[in-house]
Amino acid sequence: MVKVSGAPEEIQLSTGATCREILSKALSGKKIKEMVACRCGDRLYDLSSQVDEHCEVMDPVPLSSLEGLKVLRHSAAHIMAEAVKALFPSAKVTIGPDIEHGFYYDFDFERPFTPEDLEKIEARMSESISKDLPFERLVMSMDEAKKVFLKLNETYKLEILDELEEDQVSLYKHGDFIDLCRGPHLPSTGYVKACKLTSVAGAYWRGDEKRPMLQRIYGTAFASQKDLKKHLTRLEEARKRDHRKLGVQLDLFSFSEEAGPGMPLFHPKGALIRTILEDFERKEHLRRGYHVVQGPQILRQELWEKSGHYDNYRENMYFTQIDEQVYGIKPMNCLSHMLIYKSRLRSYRDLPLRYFELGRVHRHEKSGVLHGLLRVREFTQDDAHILCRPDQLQQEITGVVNFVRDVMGLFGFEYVVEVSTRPEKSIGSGDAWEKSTNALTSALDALDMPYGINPGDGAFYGPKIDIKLKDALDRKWQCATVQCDFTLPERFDLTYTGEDGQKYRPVMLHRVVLGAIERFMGVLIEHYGGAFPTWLAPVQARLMNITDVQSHYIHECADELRQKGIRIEVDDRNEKLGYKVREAQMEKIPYVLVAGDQEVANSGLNVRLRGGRSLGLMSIQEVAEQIFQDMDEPFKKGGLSYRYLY
RNA sequence: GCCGGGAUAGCUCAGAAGGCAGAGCAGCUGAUUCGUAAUCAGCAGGUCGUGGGUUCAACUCCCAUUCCCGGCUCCA
Repeated sequence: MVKVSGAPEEIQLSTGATCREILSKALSGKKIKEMVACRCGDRLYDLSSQVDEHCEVMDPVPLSSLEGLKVLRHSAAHIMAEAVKALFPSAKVTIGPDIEHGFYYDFDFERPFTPEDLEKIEARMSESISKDLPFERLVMSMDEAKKVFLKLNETYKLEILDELEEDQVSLYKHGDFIDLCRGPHLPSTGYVKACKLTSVAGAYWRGDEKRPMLQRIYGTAFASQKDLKKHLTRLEEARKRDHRKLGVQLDLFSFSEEAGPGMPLFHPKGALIRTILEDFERKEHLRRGYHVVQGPQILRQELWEKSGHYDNYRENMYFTQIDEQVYGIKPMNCLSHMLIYKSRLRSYRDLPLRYFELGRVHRHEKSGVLHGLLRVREFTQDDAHILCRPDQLQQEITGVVNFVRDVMGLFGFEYVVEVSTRPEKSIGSGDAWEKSTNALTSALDALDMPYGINPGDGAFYGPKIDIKLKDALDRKWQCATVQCDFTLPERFDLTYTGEDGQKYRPVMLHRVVLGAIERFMGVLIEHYGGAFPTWLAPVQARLMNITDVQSHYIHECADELRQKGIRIEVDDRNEKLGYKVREAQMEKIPYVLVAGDQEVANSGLNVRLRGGRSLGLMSIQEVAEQIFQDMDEPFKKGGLSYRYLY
């Protein structure tokens, strides 16, 4: 007997019955047409598959569900591969999964695919779709499958088969195209109502730099043209939030070919935003028991050799030589912090020591990875190293995670938390790894923060928690991170004297909260679409007159507000009010303050909020209070408190 | 670093069989003194990313190179 979710009665399961047959007993014909697959337990089946006799509950997967959409996209990848093979028979197929917003398929082909090729492929796909070809699942032995792909000369598929351990594998066929695949697939190609190929890109086979570079064709597919259109519109909207675009529009920062790639130049408004962020951070760190420290920008090469950076990180470092002495420009801040620790004897009573530095680092990132402010070669980390006793580790991690959570809440970020565990190439005892990994996960558990595990993705010196934020186009960027380190305290022979007078080794945590100020600003710009909250907005209010008559008055008002610490600009140009308001709106300034004859007569200002809402006439004092209240608002929720005033 | 695609005025973008380089916005000047998303007119603005080559002639064709964009790999 099998229960179909959403159907009233259990259904007799006869041997060999297909999912479709079961569904047809439980659902109406119209309903069945909406279904593209079936879930039994944690496995997905094609509608044409035979139901596993152990299956108790069967969940039909509708096309409208996320899972259904994934099935559709994966099928679209097959349709694309079919089209490519039809048009370019010498291309070899590799893999083609569905991804977050579509799908891709990697091919090995002797020449690059051009945009014109994509058009042809798309047209050939439409043909296949309009024929509504059924997807057939073929189950065969490993040997049979190998014969099939040997005959087709699909060497990559043979390589995949060699690595599989199953006795039987499944192949999927639609039209003349056959592919090794776990499935499931749509009943037929006609379910793909909207499909678009978006780009071609190089991708290493198996993601390995040393293996051949394949050509990846990206595409997206939907069950209706409407959905596709919606997706494309959303994409267009997201592109408008791109921090690189907003950076120019709002005059926040720029890059110069002359200065060098990945070297950001912060213009007055961008620099002011980061000044506020940094000021907030310094104060918040002091409040949480950190010490602000500062180390040199360049340190002797020998020190980098001692720390292991020279062996493990040299390729990413800049060096400079003066008087026969080679110096490494710091890519990380930990060395100085260790030297500060070592500058005197430490007692168990001194710990934990939390050294905080807004440390500017240089890393020679590969040229192809630079990306606006999100990946640069010079950046400032809100870095800290916590040196503590092993018994304090758990508590310190909790403190950091709590800190991160408070700060992310302040900005209203949604984030992904990942715990990375011991990699193959690593140092330290199994016991130490286990203890510190547990310390990381239990801190997250205690704070009720859900997280995923990245097995084997930890640093070679210890496990870590990564907190990732998404940009406008849903790409994930690592910002906050907490990393355990057993190695550096040892390499630098850091010790503290215990209660018993013996020497002990402290444990070290590397951690950042915002990560890199540059990257964080990039993500922040996209998060707010350039409309910064009042506490961060470089210009909080713009004052404007209606005619020259009020010019003197608005300058007086501006002085008064500026004295109170509000960041204000005056627009007294001889332009129509609508023109000036429009500009202020486009610059995303939170407040527009207008003075005409009426306001002068009442010694007040007319207040307009970003977005158009009007608060009417207010006195200067009321305006200031309104702005302060607005500045304080985001901090109230998290129990924090901060104001940047000048 | 690798694969592919780009680079035309400060910005957004047209255009060009190899034959004097175009618009809107921004800028400047003048007029207009205006009530919550664009007042009008005029002016100026370019070695067509950079360096070589082919040619009577190159922004256009060829080679090299820099930077940018989308991915891969790597990472805050």
